[in-house]
Amino acid sequence: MDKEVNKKTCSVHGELSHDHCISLVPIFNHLSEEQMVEISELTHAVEYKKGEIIYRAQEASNALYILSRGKIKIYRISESGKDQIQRILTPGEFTGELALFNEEEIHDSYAEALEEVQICMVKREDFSKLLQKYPSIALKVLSEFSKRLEASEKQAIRIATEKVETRIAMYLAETMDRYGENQTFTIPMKKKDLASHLGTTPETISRKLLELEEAKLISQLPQNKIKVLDLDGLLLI
Amino acid sequence: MDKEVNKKTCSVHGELSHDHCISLVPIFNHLSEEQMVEISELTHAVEYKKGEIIYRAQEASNALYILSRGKIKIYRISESGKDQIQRILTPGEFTGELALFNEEEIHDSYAEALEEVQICMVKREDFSKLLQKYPSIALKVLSEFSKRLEASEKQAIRIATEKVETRIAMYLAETMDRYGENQTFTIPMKKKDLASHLGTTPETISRKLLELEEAKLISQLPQNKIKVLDLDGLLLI
DNA sequence: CGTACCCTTGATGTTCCTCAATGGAAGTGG
DNA sequence: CCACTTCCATTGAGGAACATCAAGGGTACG
Repeated sequence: MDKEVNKKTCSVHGELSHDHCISLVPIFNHLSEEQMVEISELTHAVEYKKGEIIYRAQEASNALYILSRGKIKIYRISESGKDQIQRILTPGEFTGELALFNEEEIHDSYAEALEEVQICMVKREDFSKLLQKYPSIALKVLSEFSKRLEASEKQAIRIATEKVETRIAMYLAETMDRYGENQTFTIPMKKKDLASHLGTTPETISRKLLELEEAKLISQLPQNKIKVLDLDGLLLI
Repeated sequence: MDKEVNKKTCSVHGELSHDHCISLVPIFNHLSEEQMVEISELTHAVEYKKGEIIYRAQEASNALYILSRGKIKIYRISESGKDQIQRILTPGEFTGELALFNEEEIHDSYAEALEEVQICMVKREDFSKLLQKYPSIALKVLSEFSKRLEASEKQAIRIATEKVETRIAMYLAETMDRYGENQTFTIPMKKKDLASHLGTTPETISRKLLELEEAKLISQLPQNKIKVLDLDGLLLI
């Protein structure tokens, strides 16, 4: 299997395979070819197996993580011990940047590999130097933060003001927008995690999806797939 | 009254009074004296009366707003028309920066003066130039965003996972930490707005505060003041 | 002094969580 | 490749937490 091959390329420092990482992410891919090569040389690749924790809340942060293969879930644990899934990272997205700028320099969420995962890491000091050397990177990061803040505040107000059914409907509509084809898409996480993301329980998700199905708004297909039958109806709930 | 005086200084462009603004905010006040003066010259002051809207969601954004006097509430309105108070700005804090970096360049929340308010504005183009000229400002803004993101995600997970009573208790504990003296502090907004901030209703706030009082954890004083009697007990709820 | 808004308290209803049990899917080890 | 285990999804019954509706009283502000 190619798993072996990857393990090999990943244990050595950045050659061609890392160009790939760098050119994937918006914060770097606006730079010139040579600049990207320069950055590539600062990265090193790491792999994690399914279920492994990439970083934990309260741990010192020392790198930017760029996902090049697999899926990662980012979640928090509340004061009372319950967790909330914040987002699912897909290749080309990055994480860990928050802790790079916060004063205590520690993570405040958890990152866990949902499957076999390959990551390019940029060390804190290297990233700092890049920011100094190429101010345009800082502007890209600002833009990324701005999007994240927007998403987070939107999420907060939804959980605070909408009913569970509405939240689910909105989530489905948005996910279809982002990943869907033919009105059909795969929910990128377990129902359990979706429940946690939407601030509810798996039981409620089950029941509400059934209701939406009975109302002919969606239909549930095998393997976590959803087909949206009536998008307008979905958004009217 | 000095209201008159302020009105006058505010209608002209930045002299001494604006140094004040600039030196208040963390994103600028690390700069040298001359640099701050330079920035001061780019600002102009505006006043709003109580209840006036400073900006609205969907409006084009064209400035950074630094609050120099008064209080501002930032809130959103959800898809279903309910609103949520996101934060209350006090002098030295700023807002509007989010829209400066988002692609559509429009606001996604509302800002409303809670009392007579004085604001220093920096125009979008001027602020962009500053970011180019002084990269350290970008780093400060990144750090600020990072804090905001942290706060917003914390808020989201709380509303998603904690009971109303717990949210209130946590809010009280934190607010005392930030503003309290002698275990006593003033809630900086109406109960109605607090309810909206915490994702509940004024009725529930009323009842829960009463419960906390009956449990001898706090005592409610006139004029929106709270005295915390048992901080540990409060955090155990 | 009057008006308007806000807060409070009560009664009622609904949403959704919790607990428990079963069925199913996916991963593990022989 | 099959049996076994474990985790996940579903369904049901019950109840708690909280929203909603309605009315009275307080408070701020013109």
